[in-house]
Amino acid sequence: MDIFATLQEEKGRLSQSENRIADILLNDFEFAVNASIIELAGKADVSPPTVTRFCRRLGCDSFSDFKVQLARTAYIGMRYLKPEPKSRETGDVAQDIITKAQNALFLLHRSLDLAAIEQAVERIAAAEMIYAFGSGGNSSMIASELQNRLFRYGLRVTASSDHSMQLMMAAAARPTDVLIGSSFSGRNAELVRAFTLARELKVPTIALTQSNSPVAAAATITVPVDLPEGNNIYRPTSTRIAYLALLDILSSLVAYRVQPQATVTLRRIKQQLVTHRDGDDRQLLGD
Amino acid sequence: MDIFATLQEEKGRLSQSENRIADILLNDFEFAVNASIIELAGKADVSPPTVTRFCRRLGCDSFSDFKVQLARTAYIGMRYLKPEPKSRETGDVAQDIITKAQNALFLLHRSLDLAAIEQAVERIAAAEMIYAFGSGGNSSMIASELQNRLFRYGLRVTASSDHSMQLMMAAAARPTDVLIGSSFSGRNAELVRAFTLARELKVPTIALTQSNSPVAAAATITVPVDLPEGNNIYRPTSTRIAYLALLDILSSLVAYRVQPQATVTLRRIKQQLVTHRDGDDRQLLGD
DNA sequence: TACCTTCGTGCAAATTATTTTCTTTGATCG
DNA sequence: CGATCAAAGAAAATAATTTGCACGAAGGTA
Repeated sequence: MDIFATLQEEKGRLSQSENRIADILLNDFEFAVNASIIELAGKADVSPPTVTRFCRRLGCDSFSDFKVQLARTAYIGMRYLKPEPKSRETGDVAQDIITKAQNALFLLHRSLDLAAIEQAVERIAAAEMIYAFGSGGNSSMIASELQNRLFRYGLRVTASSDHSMQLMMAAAARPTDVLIGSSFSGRNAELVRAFTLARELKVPTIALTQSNSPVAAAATITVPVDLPEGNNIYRPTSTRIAYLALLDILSSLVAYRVQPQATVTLRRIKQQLVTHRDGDDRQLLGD
Repeated sequence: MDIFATLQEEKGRLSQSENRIADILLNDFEFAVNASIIELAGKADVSPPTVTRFCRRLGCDSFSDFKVQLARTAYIGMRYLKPEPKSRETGDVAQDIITKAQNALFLLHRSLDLAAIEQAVERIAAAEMIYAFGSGGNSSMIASELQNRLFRYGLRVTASSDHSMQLMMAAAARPTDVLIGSSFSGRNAELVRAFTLARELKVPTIALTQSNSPVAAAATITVPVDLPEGNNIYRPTSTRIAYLALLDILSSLVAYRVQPQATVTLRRIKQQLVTHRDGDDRQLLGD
């Protein structure tokens, strides 16, 4: 549990003075991590004891404990407040991208809907056949990644980024199968159509998408991914990274669920690689 | 610049007492972030002033500044020292994956070879045709991602995960083209073959791979990615995420390099999407 | 060898920061 | 209109941190 999440929760119950402290944290955060309790109190126009009480309220043992927590969270969490990178120098661009990616992971983690994930995992692990759908570059990568992950555990899975195929596959699917669709925007009309068809046929569907979107509305289970998008059009979206991490989470959990089967299949795949390549078994499963 | 990097650099020049402090940071780091200067001094068997001097030496203003820096870096950087996750509970698995991913990004950032990246960007931006190669699930994703990114900037690019095709394409390539190959393991023999052929034909090659590997040796320019791999076979590798971030860095820099062209192409693609879909132009470029 | 310099170190004092305790203020409610 | 209570500050107490100074060891120089 991080400080900012707690702050969010407590927000309503804070007093005037405490709110002023909270504002400083949120707005002039760099100042806050470096300030002493006296400086912070001064800036917020409150007395030091009030700051101590504020820290305790947020679940910290002391002011210094609070500062440590703050510094930890903030390294990742607050960076997205920063404007665009300073320059187009290689180092700056690199730093910007890494920071944004870390931040996307941070936000994903904070907003994960564990219950939805569990439901999704349940379905996937139990499915007789898995169809992974996604189109348009980003989501099609997610779909094929799903295939790439799940087949290793001995599951039957196919991926498609072709709308017509998706519709036909949805029509061919059975209630014991599952259909997983990814849409970053949540407004992929063709995916909605496939999901709607699946619903008519009682085929369960799982959406990896923005909540409150048409795609989410059409799915049986929605695993929501709500992240702010950057606005630099040259910049590939860091959201992809969050989706990929979500995929990792889903597939790891599925793997645990189907473990005996997975172990056998993985071993067999590894064997293939080792015998057909240079015999070094430290090799990854799939280059 | 983070504390641990500085520590690494100064390591040799530290005195006995200072070394004892450094050891505690490295070994019992959780203690160190939470301890007061007195506790830390006590544990290291030195006097508090020595700790203050140690902090100054590492470039911090004061002990509290030092603690903030420490907390910041460590949140990400030290996590990989932790053993496997506590359980298979959804929340723990999620946290473990997110942490590992963040950590992979952190390590990538720290070890980035900016000069190599610049060379690679130069080549890619100037190439008449770009061939992206990678096989085996992970690297084939990287190859198609490269295509997915670069075509948007109006560059001519094709991706292949098929070894025979890769060889044929390498044979067809010209010295004004460039060939980019990804291999997580660095030991993809077929990729080495394609690179070797390219070298004979004077076609420049860029490897995204482990340094000191056969693939790296065969390439004109190597952008090294050296990350430790986890050993949980069920767990998809977080290295993929680092590769993806590296791709983002490369392609952003390429975009800046070919900017006028890129702007036109991106606009055209966006137009397509908007007119053919629901007219909402906040949509991403590619779902 | 004796002397000097430099560096690392700890001690104690001085300074500064933080927490605790006590008190005031002002709001709410019977 | 008092009683009660929460919020917040003042002052005091405590704790943490830094500074100044002195000592001693290591190494260099006459």
